[in-house]
Formats: sequence, structure tokens, C-alpha cells
Amino acid sequence: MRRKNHPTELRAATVERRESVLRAALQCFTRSGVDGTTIGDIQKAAQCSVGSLYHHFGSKEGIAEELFIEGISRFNRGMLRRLRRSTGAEESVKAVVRFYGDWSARNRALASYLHSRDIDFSDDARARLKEIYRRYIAEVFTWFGPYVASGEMRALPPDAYVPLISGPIQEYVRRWLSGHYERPPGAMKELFADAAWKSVRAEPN
Amino acid sequence: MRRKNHPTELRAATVERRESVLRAALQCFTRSGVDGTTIGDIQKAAQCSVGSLYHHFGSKEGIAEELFIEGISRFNRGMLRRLRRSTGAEESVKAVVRFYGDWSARNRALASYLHSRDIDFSDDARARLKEIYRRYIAEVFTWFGPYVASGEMRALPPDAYVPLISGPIQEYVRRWLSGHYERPPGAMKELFADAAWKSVRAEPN
DNA sequence: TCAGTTACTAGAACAAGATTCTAGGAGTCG
DNA sequence: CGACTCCTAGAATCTTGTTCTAGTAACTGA
Repeated sequence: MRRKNHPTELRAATVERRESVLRAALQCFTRSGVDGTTIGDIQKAAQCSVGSLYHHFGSKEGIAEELFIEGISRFNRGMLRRLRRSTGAEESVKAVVRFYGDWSARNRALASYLHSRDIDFSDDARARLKEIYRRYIAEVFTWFGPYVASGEMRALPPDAYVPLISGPIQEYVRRWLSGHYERPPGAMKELFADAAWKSVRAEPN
Repeated sequence: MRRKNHPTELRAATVERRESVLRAALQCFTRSGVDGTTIGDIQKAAQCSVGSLYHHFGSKEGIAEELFIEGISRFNRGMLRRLRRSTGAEESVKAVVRFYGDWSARNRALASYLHSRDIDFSDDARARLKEIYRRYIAEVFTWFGPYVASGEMRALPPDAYVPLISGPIQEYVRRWLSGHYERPPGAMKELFADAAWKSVRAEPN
């Protein structure tokens, strides 16, 4: 009497379980690295059976892939939300940089995990990731397109924008996450935001 | 009568074997990913026994770490060589970007491997890497220091230079290696070299 | 040249841990 | 209720990383 269950919908308990497994997996991966964690570790942390793990994810690799894809998706959604709250070319470009830094600092464990992998994944997972990225980038370009058209931003090969805008903050965050740099991204993001804007704004020389 | 063998020196055959193992490992890793390759795969590809592998490297992880460290070292040496052939601030900054792109295109498999890991390594390997990076960065800063002192380049927090200069080309290469972008780095490097120079040269606003 | 010593190699034995399989619960729909 | 699907358990299995013992080859110093 509570709710209809279309066959495509997952049961609430299922969603719950999957999430608890991914949470547990992230904890384990953060503590011991992906190779260092065993199925048993995840199983104990998530308080479920081996069978359950394999029913939902198929393999240890499957858990790692799902966590990765879920993480990327969350990041992308957040970025698009932030972007849509921005107005104007300069503010939008800078918003991308700032969001990257803020999100990474707020979700340190997940950010660290997202930086570590994506190679070693199955072809299927790689294809899914590529599709997710394609959709995301299409939305981002739709957002910035008008600014290029209006001449506020330089017209460049499409593949140049992401590296120019996000490259520096991304590299900074990567090194910060792996312990090379001390100061958190928040302390540096304005510097990188300015640089990003400088590199894509329209301007003679 | 041929040569003296100080105890610290390795025999020629040993060097040979180690190199052949690392070569074989890179091939295997490239084809199947690190997790996907077994000790047996490497052993067959390098045409040696399991015992030999463990004698030289201690573990599968040890092979992966050694390959990584060796690769980073090669890259660093090449970069410093290139840098020392450059003259002036602008040329030097641009040389860094160009070398990054050129080297990655020339050593695609190795570059791809170097982008994939460094997490999941032993504490010891991480410490060695940190030390290698420290030394490398010290040399690079020694090179650029005078240009900052003379006012040709902006004075910034030290941790900002690498991300600003290398971040964009690095991000481009990463995506190119994982198949998101089509055009090889060589086609884009001048664009990124210009951007790098713009972001660190001294200049009012 | 030869005993002593060290560096290296082989491959069988072992252990850890990833995956599979069978036997059920527990909701859900007709 | 009875058929059906989704999900969970945990023992059994199989893969694969690692260890161990017994060597062989190369070098050293006398």
C-alpha cells in the first residue's frame, strides 16, 4: 500500500545498501589504498555479506568504478549549479576555478580518490565516463558559447579551454592532496582564477 | 682481467635483466593495466623466472614503483637539460611547456603510466619520490630565481609557479592520453606556452 | 688454479584473497 | 495464496602474489 515499484526503480533498501557500500569503500580506499583493501574489509565496514557485494557490483573493480563515476557525477552537478548562478564571462570563468578548489577542499577524500584512478578500469566503465564527460562538457560549452560569440572571450580550439581554465587549480589541488603543498586550495584560488581569466579573455596580445 | 667489481656496482647482466623486466612490465601495464597484469605475465614477457623477479624487485608493487621512479627521473633529467639550453625568462618558461608536450608525445606509454599512479605506493617509495621531486624543483627554482629577482617574472607564492606554467599542458596531455582529445600535444603546445608566459611574466594588470 | 663467497635464477609449495555457487529469505504482483 | 523477482548468506573454489629451498654462474683472493 505504500508505493508502486516500477521494475526499473530500485527498492529503497537497495539504494540504501549500495550507498552504504560505496561509503564504506571510500573509507577503506582512503585508509589503505585500493589495492590495500580487501573485499573482506569493505564487507565488514559495510556490514553486509560477500554475496551482497557481488550481487550489486559484480567485482571489487566494479565497486571502485561505481564510486568513481558517482563522484564525478556529483562534482559535475555541483559545477553546473554554480555556473548557472554566475553572470558574465569573467565571473563564470572564475566561478569554475573557485568551485574546483572549494569542492576539493570540502570533499577531500573523494577528491583524492578521483585524482588517483580511471586507468585500470574496464572498457565499459571507460565508455560510461567518456559519455558523462561528453554531456557535461556540452553543457559547459553551451554556457560559455555566447561569450565567445560576443567577443568577450577568445576563440580557441575547443580542447584548449578546459586545460587553460582548470589546469592550474587542478594541478595545485593534485599536489596539495598528495601532500606536496601545504596551503589549502582556498588560499590560492583567487590567484588561479585571475590567471584563468587572463588566459581566455579577449585582448590584443 | 676485464674489470674490477666494486661491491656497490651492479653486474652488467643484472642491469640488463632489471631493464628488461621494467620494459616488459611497462608493456604489460599499458596493455592490461597494472591490476590486470599478473606476475606471470611480466615473467613471461621478460623471459625470466618468478624467483628472479622477486630477487630484483621484492614484489609486484616494487616493480611498479621502480618503473615509476625511473620514469620520473628520466623526465626530470630531460627537462633540466632542455632548460639549461634556454636563455632568458620567456624562452625558459616556454621551454618547460614545450618539453612537457614533446616528451609526452615521444614517450606515450611511459607518460601514460606516470599519469596513472603514485597513490597505492609504499611509504618508502613515496618518500623517495618526494625527495626526487624536492631536488628537481630546487634546481628548477635555482634556474628561474634570477628572473624573479630581476623583475622579469612576477613574485608569487612558490607553490604557484608549477601549476601556472605546467598545469594547462599537463591537463591537456592527460586528456589526450586517455583518449578524450584528438590532436597531439605538439599541435597545441605553443598556445599553452604563450598562456604560461602571460601568467608569470611581470606586467601591470 | 682453486676454495670461498656473493649474486643471481628456478620453480615448487604456500597463503591470501577475489570470485562463484547454491540455498535460501523477503518483498511484490496477480 | 502461489509464483516470481530481488536480494543476502557464507561455504567452496580458483587465481595469483609471495616465500622458500636448492641450486648455478660469476667473481675474489691466495
